[in-house]
Amino acid sequence: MPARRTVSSDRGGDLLASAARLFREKGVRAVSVDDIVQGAGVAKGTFYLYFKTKDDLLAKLAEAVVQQMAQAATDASHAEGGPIERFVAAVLAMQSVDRSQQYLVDALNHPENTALHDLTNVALVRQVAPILAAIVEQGRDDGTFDVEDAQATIEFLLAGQAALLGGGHFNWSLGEHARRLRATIIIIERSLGVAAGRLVEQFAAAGLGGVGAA
Amino acid sequence: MPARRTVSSDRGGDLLASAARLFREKGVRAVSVDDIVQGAGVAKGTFYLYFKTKDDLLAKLAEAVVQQMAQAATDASHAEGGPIERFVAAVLAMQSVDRSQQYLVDALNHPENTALHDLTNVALVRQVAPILAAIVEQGRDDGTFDVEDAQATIEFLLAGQAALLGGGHFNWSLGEHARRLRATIIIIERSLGVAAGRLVEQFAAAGLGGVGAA
DNA sequence: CCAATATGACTGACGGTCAGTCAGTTATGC
DNA sequence: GCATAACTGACTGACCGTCAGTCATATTGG
Repeated sequence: MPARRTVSSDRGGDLLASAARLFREKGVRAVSVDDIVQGAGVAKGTFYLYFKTKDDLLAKLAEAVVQQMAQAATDASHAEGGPIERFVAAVLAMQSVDRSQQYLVDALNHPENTALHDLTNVALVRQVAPILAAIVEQGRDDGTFDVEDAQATIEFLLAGQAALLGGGHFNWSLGEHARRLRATIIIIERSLGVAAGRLVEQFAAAGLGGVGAA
Repeated sequence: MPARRTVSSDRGGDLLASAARLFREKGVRAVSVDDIVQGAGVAKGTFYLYFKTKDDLLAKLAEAVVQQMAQAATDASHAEGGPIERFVAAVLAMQSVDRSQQYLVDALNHPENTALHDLTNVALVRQVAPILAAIVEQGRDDGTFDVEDAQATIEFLLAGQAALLGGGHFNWSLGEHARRLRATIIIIERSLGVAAGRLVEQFAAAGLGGVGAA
């Protein structure tokens, strides 16, 4: 048992990984700090060296997911193509983070993890909305988009999508989910003043799946 | 201390009222079941005669608020006037429940009461969306509204509004809130295919305040 | 080059709190 | 008076967060 950390040990990361795994399996409520530290192979006290409270770990977990999504969206927003193409690419890029970070996102979407899901949504709106809003504002000049307040509009769309389609709050059947997804894309189209059908096409071409991420 | 309830005693109601009051003052997490029963003047065991768990009480509280909102919206939806007027009236009626049930709604909007807020939003979407959707569908025939899937669209709008404007998740300043509110009304207009400016006018005339309720 | 000393990451037993239980008590209807 | 339902509150187990102590490593002085 080394007291000084051995080379390349990462207690904080170990704890986050352990927590994400357990949260996914049993839900936040059912997982104790004792469970998390046991899973990470460290003592209880160590947990409190890296996190102020259990809630603090939740916040850091949410932050980590959203950070990645924001990065992916930013990268995509600088890609080639017109405003619509870049907007769609940014949204799809956020989804791809979902897939590569399945641990975190599964934990996030566990039906019981309301608090974690909410934290993520708030962080998502705060961090990602400006990125998408920038694309929309660029496309406003050439008439691709027509919207008064791009930032606030994107915020609403992100929040609505996350609340209605994300998480396990409503457990839609496959058909019910598809119906809400289609309605969501149309709402996005109309809210941003995009030509009717343009976004539905783009998302359908990209293999749809889901519009937002969390 | 009567064992058999005296005439017109309502332990369940007493407990709900006590809980709502305390939740509003200190937040759900900081209020123990012991606090609630002390506030209601009953023993701990009595609590568990009326509620399965603390979470069960939360769910019943959310249900109570939404029930009232749904009733108010239904009444308003049968009022006189065109589809737009009745739609706006229904939304405003939900808000008036806010005011008359301030205890419950304040408890609901306490920044810490994430779980309670989410429960309410889900119940709100499930119960109120059909009512508003019915109004919209009636107004679709005469061209007042133009929307493909009224139910799913209303669901999105309710969910988005509740997530972005309700609760204390984002604490918007007054100015920030007003900006999101305006964006929200425009999104509703466009999503439902209402003539531009029509809803903004109506809500402004009614004294705006806030679009949704929770 | 080797003690002696300092450092701080790590430990885990412990205090306090709280949700939920249950054996027992009290009043009421019959 | 007795059966029954409403009610009581002490108790249990679990869990969060603390803190005094430990020990491998780093640093310093001889």
